[in-house]
Amino acid sequence: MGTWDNEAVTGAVTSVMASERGEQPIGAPRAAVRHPADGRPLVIAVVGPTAVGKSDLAVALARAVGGEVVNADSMQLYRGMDIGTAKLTEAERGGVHHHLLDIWPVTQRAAVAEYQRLARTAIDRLVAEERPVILVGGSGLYVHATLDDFEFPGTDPGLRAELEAQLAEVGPGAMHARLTAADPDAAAAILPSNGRRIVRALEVIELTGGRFVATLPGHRPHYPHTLRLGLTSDRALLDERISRRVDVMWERGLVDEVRALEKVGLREGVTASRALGYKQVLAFLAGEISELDAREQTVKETKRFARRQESWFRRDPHVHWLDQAGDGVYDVALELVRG
RNA sequence: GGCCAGGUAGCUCAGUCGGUACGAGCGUCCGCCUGAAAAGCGGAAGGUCGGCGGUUCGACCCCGCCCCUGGCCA
Repeated sequence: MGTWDNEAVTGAVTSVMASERGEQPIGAPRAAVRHPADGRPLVIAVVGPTAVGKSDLAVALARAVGGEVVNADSMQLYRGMDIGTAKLTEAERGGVHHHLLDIWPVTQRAAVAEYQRLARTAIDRLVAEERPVILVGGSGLYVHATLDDFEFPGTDPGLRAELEAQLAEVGPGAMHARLTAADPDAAAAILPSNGRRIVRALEVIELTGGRFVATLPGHRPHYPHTLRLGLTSDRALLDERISRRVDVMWERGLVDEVRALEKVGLREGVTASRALGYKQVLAFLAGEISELDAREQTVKETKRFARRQESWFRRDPHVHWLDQAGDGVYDVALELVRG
C-alpha cells in the first residue's frame, strides 16, 4: 500500500524518518536491532488486514533499522498487478530494497510451498548478511508457513487435475464420502461442502500413502529471533479506507491495467484472475456486470476479506498489536523493535 | 381529493386461504483453513409481521380508522 491513502499516518512516518535521517544511513545494519538472545539480526513481521498501513510501516521500519523488506502478499508476487494490489511504487519504497515482488507471471498458479521456499531463502540470506528483515503482507497462510514450523507434503499436478475433474463431476458430497473411507480423521475435520480441501486431502493421501493432517500446526517459530507486529484499526475506519482505496485504484487506471493483463493471460491464470478487483474488472470487461457493480463488489469483497485476515492473524499468539490510528504507531513499533 | 399497489430481520424481498414467523439473499458478528489462500468453507445473532381499535377461543394474515411510500386519475 502506498502513502497515497494514508494521510492519517503519513505524519508519523515522516517524523520517524526525519529522526533517523543523518544518524542512520539507509542500508546500514545497526546493533540495536539484534536479538538479545542470540545476537542475530531481527526478523520483523508486519501483518494485519488490507489497507491498515502495513507497507508504509514496513518501509519506515526498514529505513530506521537498515533492513530490507520481504513481501508476504500473495498477489503482489504477480508481475503487472500493481494498481489493484496497491503495490508500493519505486518512490514509495523510499530506497528500501523489496524482495519477492513481481516474480510470477499472472498465468502461474500460486503455491504456498513454493512461496515458503522463496521467502525462507530470502530471509536466510539477509540474516546471513547481518541485515534485519521486515516481512510484510496480509496473506496469513504465507506468513504462517514462513515464520513457523510448517511442512507441505508435496503435490502432483496430474493427480490434482484428475481429482478436480472428479469433484466437478460428482460434487463435494461424494468426494467427502471417499475421504471418509480413506482417512476418517481428515474427513471429520473437513466439512462435506468444502470441495477444495477435500480434493487436496485426497491428493496428499494418494501421494504419500499416509494421512492428511487437516488442522493447522501451532505457532512454533521457525526463526528464534522474530518480532511480529500486527496493525489493527477501528472497523468503520478501516472500511472507509478500503472504499477510498478502491476509488483511487479506479482513478489510477485499474481497468486499463486489467485490460493489459488480459492480453498476457490473466483470464486464464487460476490464482491471479481471482484476485480482488481483478476478478470484478474481468467480469466487467466480459460484459457480465456493469463497471459500477464491479467497483461496488470490489469494495464489498475487500471488506469481507479484511475480516478474514483479522480472524486469521488474531489466533497468532506472538503478534504484538498496534492500533493504526494510535499516536505515533511508528515510534511505538520502533520501540518494540529496539527492545 | 379519489383510485390502485405496498408497508414482514439493518437492506431487498418471500410467506401463512386465521392457530406459536420454516423464511431467503445481502449486511453484521464469530469460527475453520497444510501446495489457488485477495482462494475455499461453515456457524450465530437480529423481526411486538406500519399504528390504534374491532371480530374471534385465537389474528401478521378478516373488518374499520389512521400514518407512511410509490403510481394512476382529477
